[in-house]
Amino acid sequence: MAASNRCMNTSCRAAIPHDWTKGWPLGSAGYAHLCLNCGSAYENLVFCDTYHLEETGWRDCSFCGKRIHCGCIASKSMFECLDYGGIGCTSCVRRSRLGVIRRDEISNGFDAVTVGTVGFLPPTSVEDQVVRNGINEEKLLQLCNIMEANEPNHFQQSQRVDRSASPAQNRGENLRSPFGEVRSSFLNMNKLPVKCQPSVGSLTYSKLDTSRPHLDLKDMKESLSQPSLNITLGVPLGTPNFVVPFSGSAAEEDEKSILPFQQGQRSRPIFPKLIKTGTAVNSEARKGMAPLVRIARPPAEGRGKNQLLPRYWPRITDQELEQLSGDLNSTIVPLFEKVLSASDAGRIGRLVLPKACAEAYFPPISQSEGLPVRIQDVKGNEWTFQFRFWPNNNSRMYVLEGVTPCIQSMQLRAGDTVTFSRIDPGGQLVMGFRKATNSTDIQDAKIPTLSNGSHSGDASFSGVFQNLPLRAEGDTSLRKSENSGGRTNDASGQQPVLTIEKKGARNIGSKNKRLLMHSEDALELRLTWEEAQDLLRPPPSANPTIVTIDDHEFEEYDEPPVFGKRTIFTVRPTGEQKQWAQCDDCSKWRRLPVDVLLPPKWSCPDNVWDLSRCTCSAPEEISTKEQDNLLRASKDFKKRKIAKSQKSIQELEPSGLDALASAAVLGDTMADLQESGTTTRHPRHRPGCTCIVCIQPPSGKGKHKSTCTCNVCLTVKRRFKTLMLRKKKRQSEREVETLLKDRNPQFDETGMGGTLRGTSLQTNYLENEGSQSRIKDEEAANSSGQIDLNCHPDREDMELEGAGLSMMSLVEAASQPLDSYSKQIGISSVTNEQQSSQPSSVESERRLSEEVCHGSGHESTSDGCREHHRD
DNA sequence: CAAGTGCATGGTATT
DNA sequence: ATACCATGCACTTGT
Repeated sequence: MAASNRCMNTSCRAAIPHDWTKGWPLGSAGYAHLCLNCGSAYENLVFCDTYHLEETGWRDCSFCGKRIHCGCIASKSMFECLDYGGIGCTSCVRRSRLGVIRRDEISNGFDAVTVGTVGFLPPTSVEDQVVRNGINEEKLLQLCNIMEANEPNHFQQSQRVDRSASPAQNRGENLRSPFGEVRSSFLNMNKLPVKCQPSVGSLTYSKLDTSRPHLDLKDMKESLSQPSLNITLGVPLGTPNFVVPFSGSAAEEDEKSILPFQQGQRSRPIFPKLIKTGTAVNSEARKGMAPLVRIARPPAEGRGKNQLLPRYWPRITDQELEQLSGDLNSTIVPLFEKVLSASDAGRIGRLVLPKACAEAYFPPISQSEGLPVRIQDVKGNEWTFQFRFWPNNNSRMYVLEGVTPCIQSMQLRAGDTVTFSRIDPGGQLVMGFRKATNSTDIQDAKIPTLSNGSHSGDASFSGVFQNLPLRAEGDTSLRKSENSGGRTNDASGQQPVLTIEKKGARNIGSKNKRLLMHSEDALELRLTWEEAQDLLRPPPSANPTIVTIDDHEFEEYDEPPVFGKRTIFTVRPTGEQKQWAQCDDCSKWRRLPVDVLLPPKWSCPDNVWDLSRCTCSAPEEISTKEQDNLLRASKDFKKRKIAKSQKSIQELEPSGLDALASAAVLGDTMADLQESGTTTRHPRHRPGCTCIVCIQPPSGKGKHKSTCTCNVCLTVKRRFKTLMLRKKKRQSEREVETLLKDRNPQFDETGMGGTLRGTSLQTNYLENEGSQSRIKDEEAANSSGQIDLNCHPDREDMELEGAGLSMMSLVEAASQPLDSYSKQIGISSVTNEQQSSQPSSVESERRLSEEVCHGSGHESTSDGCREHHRD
């Protein structure tokens, strides 16, 4: 197993050499994911996150003194479980438990080697201490009593008991063991400590059952290699415990004739959290408490070869439980859940099922066509989906087809979660759902993830940014919203209360890292970014330094730009432009000169352009209706802008929406798409911009000297060097080519030569293709006296650093014919009449490209050229 | 032309 | 390195 994970405890970060799927062979402890360094148990952390326990922190392990950090220490769910007083880290606790196992099993004739597969940690004296502890013996007996009362002989019976038990009985059981429902959930596994009940955390040990047949080595290994037994995950004090016997799947019902222990052998020792719907009765007792979210390891049954990934572990609230089953005597077995992807929730009507889940909980299918499966929803509707698979990479990809009506009926969208449960007895599959909440984790929150579902439009950019949580919200809210999500969309048909927050941050799921963004969202986002660009203003205390480079003046500011107040521009039919701004205080619209840039805060008294309206008491110039028109006009303007941009994008980069979105998120400006023209005004850069203007130190007034080493000058020099060296390189290549041609006239006409040449030229072209446009741009910019400052100085060929050419000499050289320059810098071999007569390097580029195109018969090259020339 | 279907591909998580 | 799975895309079928 690779140590691929690190402890999430920031103070620890130790490698956790475990398998996240299978975890440690910690059947007893149930903490599949332990950091042996700090004792953090991640299954519990998940649980704690869900319960949002208020206290987290550090304690010292009573056994080893190691510092323990766990989010659920407040609940003492992990460590105050042995009544020893104090806290024990999971490592020690686990060791102590394993010690019991070892002892028990050895005493029962189990092969010590078998036990050794579990006891990966050597027993310590602590173990003996634990084993000798009378409390354990007592609890052992207690457990045994409970077990025997409910499942006198074997597991199968326990199942029946559980299923047939009246709610009252169940409650009684729960009451009898309020802090530690102990149930032998698996044949022979009752030899293991089966539960660490979080509320009080009493560790209880089962009594040895010598009357039962022993498992063979293989079975035992398999059993013990499973990470989780029936651990009740975080049931707070006073809440009913889950009853967790084994529950066979519908398919396995047929196997009841099999001896119980055989079934046990076949079973996998992760057990379903059979949840008596009777627990709903007890929900009264929780009035006033936040609803429970139960995270249960799903039943590992059926044909599933793989353990479910934690992200598919079902979380279920009591309300959902109540929803799922109206029959108090039935038992809900949460199987798994899945966050809907865009394609799941889309119109295709295919819901991709996690492979492990499909194989574990759905009927076996051998044909790709699969089988129809009937699944009930929370409203009681029964849906029939086609459960099938596609071959995929020597594997299978399972899908439920025809889910669209169901998804629509539940008003589900990408990011929402569907849960699959089973009602026992009967094995009826039930499909529940949970609407996405705004309590995305911080990772999600960092990215304005928009759903691209049908509702994408409602996730407006502003919504996203205004409402994105800047930090992860408390899990209390998570719990509440999750619950409310479940409730507001329940069978009552209540419309979900869509808060802005809800729109703003959809939980797309941890697996889905792709930026789901509808094209319009992307445009909206980009345009909004551009708008933001438009709002950038010089810093308030701006006193720009004017820097002149190549006859162009640049304003330099010491401070980064700030966002100015948003204004609206209107254009009258006469062509007259107006700018309107809204007063921060009275919200009245005031007309401003078109070229005015407002500071972030602006109110009527700042209206120096219209003294008759420089107070908030002054009436507005326009009526309410006109205001509406104003806003509408602004919207129209924006729409046109979007349309225009869309067109531009289609022309420029047909499939670049993702890049566009990314660029928008990252803040890349697309100067060529910007509505406003290019400008040399420096403040049109975002804060933190690392462009050459923004990073340069404030320099003196006036022109830069030729010896100036400021970033601007250095970059200009560097670019010039790059340009010249590229020319040199190209010319050398042409020279070689000419030489070859001269030596072998049929070179470009016959097989090998032609191929070679074609390849060479193609390579040459391709090599230069990317740079050509850039060079062209640069050259064009140079020729028109403009310098592109929006690039990072490091982007250019750094190997040219230190070439020792002065800027002035480069500028001079640039104005010379190329061959003169070449001679000057020592390129003596470049003697091409075309080159010498080239009026400009742009022309040189073009000719070179043409030559390449015509010289090579390669299709793609020609195409490339055509495209290039079209550009 | 739209919708449906089946497979392929590539990103990401897990081993 | 591998498996999973979200989604793209080509092809087929339906309207």
